[in-house]
Amino acid sequence: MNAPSFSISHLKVACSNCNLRELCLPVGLSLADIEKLEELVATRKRVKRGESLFRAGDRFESLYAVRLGFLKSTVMSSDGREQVTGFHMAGELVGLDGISSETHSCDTVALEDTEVCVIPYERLEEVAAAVPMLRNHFHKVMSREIVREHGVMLLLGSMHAEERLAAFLLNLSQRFEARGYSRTEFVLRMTRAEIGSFLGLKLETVSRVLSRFAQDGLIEVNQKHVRIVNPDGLRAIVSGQAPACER
Amino acid sequence: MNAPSFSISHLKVACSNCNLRELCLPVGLSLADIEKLEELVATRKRVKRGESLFRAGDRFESLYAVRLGFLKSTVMSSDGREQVTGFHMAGELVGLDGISSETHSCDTVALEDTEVCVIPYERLEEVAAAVPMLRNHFHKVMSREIVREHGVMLLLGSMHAEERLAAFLLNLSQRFEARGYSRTEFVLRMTRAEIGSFLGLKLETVSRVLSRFAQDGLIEVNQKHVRIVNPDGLRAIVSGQAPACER
DNA sequence: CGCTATGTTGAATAAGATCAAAGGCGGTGG
DNA sequence: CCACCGCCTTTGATCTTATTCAACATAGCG
Repeated sequence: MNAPSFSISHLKVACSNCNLRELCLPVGLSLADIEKLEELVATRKRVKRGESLFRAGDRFESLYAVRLGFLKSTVMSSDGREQVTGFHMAGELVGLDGISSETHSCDTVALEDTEVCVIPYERLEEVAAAVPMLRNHFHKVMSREIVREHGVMLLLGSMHAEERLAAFLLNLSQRFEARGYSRTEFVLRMTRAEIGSFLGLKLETVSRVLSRFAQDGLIEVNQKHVRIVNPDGLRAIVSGQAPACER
Repeated sequence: MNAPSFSISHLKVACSNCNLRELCLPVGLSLADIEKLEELVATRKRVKRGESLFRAGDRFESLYAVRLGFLKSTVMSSDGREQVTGFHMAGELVGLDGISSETHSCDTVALEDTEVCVIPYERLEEVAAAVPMLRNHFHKVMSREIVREHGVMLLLGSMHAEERLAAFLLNLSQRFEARGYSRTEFVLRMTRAEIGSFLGLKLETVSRVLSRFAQDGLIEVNQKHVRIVNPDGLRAIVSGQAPACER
């Protein structure tokens, strides 16, 4: 449905022609600098649905830029509890967790057939040293990830189930829109359990809240297909202006 | 109590003499490289208890390395809910959130009188480009922050109140130990409400759980003073081996 | 076409929140 | 130096929300 029309016209990696260059690492780079980046990003990798791009404990060697597809990252506690820490879509950079200890600390798994550009980290460090804009942008990407996680902490630490779900749907909506897809209609690539894990809720709660949203005319849900009918209503819920007791 | 004996013998910043150099940015640098870092870190700044180092919306100009003291960072949602995103102690780098948008996205406030080294970011970028070890270490610091936040997400998303508190106490213990203080006895610089905000709990719950831990002989609490009596007991709680129903 | 995954819904339960009251500590100013 | 005030903390009683347990529905896959 929302998958972009698949047409890689050349096998060689070419950031300069990539339709994600405005979202991905090349942002703000000159053509000359993009060429240096292209030398770096030599290979692509396909990950089938259900397979993992890397696992916790794997040696860290590369970052990955999502070209196509959808992934989740999860961390596992010593006693086996799993927490989804994020969902990743085209143009996003994954693997940043591995830099700190040279070992990945989370699992990253494709939720649909996915293709990533492989960015060998050692070479990225070298190129970043020589290309100020790239260095700067790379730092911004890492910082943005920190800020994003602050937002998730706010959500997990101080929001109710309905607020979390509403925020989640609006966030997806906005990210789809930024990629040229519909912001009102999209397919959830993840299961209710995965949404629940990410939001700190049980899958039954996710299902119930989605049903309630649908009943209140905020969204339409049909399995994984979601249509946002009343985005302002969702926004009102996120900002606490419509607590459950008022409806 | 646990404050280090205060003796700054020279006013000039000198990473090479700083007792935090094994925790802070200079980690792994040669003496020559540390000197380059010292040129960069020209000034210090004092922040009195209750004052803020920076606020959300402030223009981002510098990172700060905590030399002495204790701070918290908080994010605020549009409707005024506040979430503590972290507590910072000596040797830790704060302000990383500002890089992404050149504007700080959280407030960082001193919980006791604090002194930080000011690291002008533009100059850090230049020096990092020229000093591979520093660049590498800086990237690791950012990545470590991302990994830390994954841990907090796991805690907020999938742990019970007792598990959260136990994990929190053990984390503080370990950080104090790394700084040469006692790992079994320390002073909480933050209020119960701040602990609660960080852990996604209400202050009453924090208080109750601490009382229960004390009753079970895991810790001794006297206001802000905490003594860890049975760290293995706390670890057992964190790893879910001692759910409330079993005690 | 049947099976397993995933999703929905209901009823009972439990964990933590909320409301309320009282005690203690520290800082300030007389 | 002491008394007072405000903030922080503790503890109890009650209530709400989300979880748990369970049954059933549906869909996609082999």
